[in-house]
Amino acid sequence: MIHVTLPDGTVNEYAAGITCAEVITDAMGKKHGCLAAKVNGAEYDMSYVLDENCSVEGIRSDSDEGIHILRHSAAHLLAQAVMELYPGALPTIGPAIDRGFYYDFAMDPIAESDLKTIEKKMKELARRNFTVERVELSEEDLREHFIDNPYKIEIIDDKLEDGDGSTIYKQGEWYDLCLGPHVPNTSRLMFTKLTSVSPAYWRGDQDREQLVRIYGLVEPTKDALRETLHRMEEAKKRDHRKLGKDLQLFHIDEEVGQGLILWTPRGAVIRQELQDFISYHLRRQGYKQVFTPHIGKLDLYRTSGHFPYYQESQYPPLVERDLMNKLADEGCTCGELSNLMKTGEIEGYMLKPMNCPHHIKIYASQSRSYRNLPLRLAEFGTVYRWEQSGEISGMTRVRGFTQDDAHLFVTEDQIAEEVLGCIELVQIIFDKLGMTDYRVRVGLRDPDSDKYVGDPARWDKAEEACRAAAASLGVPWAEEEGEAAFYGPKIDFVVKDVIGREWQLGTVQVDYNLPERFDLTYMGSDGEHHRPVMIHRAPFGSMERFCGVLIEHFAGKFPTWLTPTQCHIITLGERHEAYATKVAHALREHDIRVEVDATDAHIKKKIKTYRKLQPAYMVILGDGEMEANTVSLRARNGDQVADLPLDDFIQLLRREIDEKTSQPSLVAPTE
RNA sequence: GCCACUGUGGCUUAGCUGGUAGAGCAUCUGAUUCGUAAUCAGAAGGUCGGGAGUUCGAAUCUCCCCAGUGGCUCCA
Repeated sequence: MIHVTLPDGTVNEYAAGITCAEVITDAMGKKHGCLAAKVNGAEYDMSYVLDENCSVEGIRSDSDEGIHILRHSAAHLLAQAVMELYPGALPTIGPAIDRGFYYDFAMDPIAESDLKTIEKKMKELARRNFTVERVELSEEDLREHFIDNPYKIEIIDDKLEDGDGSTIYKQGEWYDLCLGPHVPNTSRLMFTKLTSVSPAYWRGDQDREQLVRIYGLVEPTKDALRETLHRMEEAKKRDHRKLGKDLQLFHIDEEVGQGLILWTPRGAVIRQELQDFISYHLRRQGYKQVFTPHIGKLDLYRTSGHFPYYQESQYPPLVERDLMNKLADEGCTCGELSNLMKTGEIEGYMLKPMNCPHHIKIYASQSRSYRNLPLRLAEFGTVYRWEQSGEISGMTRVRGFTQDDAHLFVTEDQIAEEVLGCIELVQIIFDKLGMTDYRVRVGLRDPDSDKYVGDPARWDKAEEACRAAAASLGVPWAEEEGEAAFYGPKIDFVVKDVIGREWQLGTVQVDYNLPERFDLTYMGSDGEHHRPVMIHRAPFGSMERFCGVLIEHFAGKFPTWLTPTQCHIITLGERHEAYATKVAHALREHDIRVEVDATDAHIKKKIKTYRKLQPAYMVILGDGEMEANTVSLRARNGDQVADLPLDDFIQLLRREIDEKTSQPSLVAPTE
């Protein structure tokens, strides 16, 4: 007999050899809703046999662990289906991921339209309710089982110690190399949906085979699946690329170029408001505003180390006219020019890929003393990077963007305090915008790598400063080794977009490298020259990416202070035009952004038209308002307030804007 | 950069196996003056992402290029 401890603390006695499934059914009844079990805290299949005293806890399909197992099992089912439909395909790996699962196959590319067939096959296999069986095999047997699949053999070679066996999971005739655990049978996998297909490289290595990756979703119930799909649909509606068009915030033009944002008037308002907002806080924190040009000589980037290295991620240099002429006279080919660029043997200018070198030159333009430090130079600096064409997306990944950049030149003793100041700034901004759903990543050096420059003792100190700063934020943060820049540790603020992709926004980086390369110094109190440390920081990351994320965050419904049109005035008839003009004028006098439609179109039509642009308020003017010098308001959700005296309205609205209230709130919700 | 898919007037979109494009919204004109999510009528607007080819004839087939979407790689 063995003693099994259940989650509620009770201890039951069973005959040795009992399975997890039997224990859980005994404890929770037949409808236990569990897919697998935890035995002494470790995950096992339901069929796992208990021989000793232990604790057992069921893993329900609606728990995090349960969903993970469900997804992983669905990946197996997918592989089984693909193998039946495409006998020549080779399965490689298929893990559960955040939003579902995928499986990579070595096979000829398939089209999205083929997913339906595969999905149907999966349903059929699920319905046939195969038992999912765990089989332990010796290394020899394993190799025999996967003799036709070099990918599995490679995994065996890499992951298993010589002589060690492992397990396979079988369902019907099909089996896969896997540690498990899995669902007990395939009928648990009825509610799946294949979402997309795309290539992936074997082991994420660009130089290796390209595989076909199929993504899918799985949920424990039909309702849960429907809900998930619905949520995804809703999320799509908030996509900044769609809303950017609907709300007329920005435009990307083929003829201008890929990844180059044209900020239209309405989008420019948002950007400008954000810029003003951050500038205000910068001044309070003692930053000095600077402006620098968009290009710099190649020599500048030779010193910084960006040229000729990293050329492939920059726009090509602007070559000097003399050189061009000379090369043309000599009959130089483009290939030869390209070679010269590679070796760096040309003169010319480069579109700046970052602002630091320019700011460094401002630092170096005077002799500095410790009394001047920290020197904080801020600029909304536009930079250009040659991102790979396939990476470019909306406003979140572009080729030209404006960083809310600043560089702090500090003494070593000032690092901790200044890093803290930087992330406080990030937090002020995020708080004001109600962006609470972000994570903080402290990038530390990889102790096993030698790519990092600088003295290890200084690194320790800087890393500690970053850690302490992150800890003081009061939000979740995680250290990640190997995530540091080669020149210093950093703190990143990462948010997710509507489709779950993560984007790095704000960043604070400590840099020992550039001060060295540019031979920056300051005079210390000891009369000696010392090397300053630089802190790079950009609380938004870039205006483009930040606005993109912000559009999705607010689903286009911006707070009054940010929204492009704060009031859209609508008249009931032509005779109200003069009053509309008067109201618009009064509002503009108070620096409130107003649009007016005084045409004779029906009010229903006007409302329908302008609500798409999500003004904070629609201001409706008719006979009553005109006579009493009042306004009637319509909120975004359709709620209304009638006959608000114009002066009161202006005062209230002005206050709402000045206080940067999170959402328009002058219209009380109606019952 | 890689693979699949997509690309029709400002927006959304019809156009089956090839015979030189239909519609709705928006725009403009006229009528209507009507209190909160589509008033009526008319007009104008596209050669079908760009180029080349096949064909008597291509938005529809082929090739190349450009751009977008999804994902991979990348993001110093």
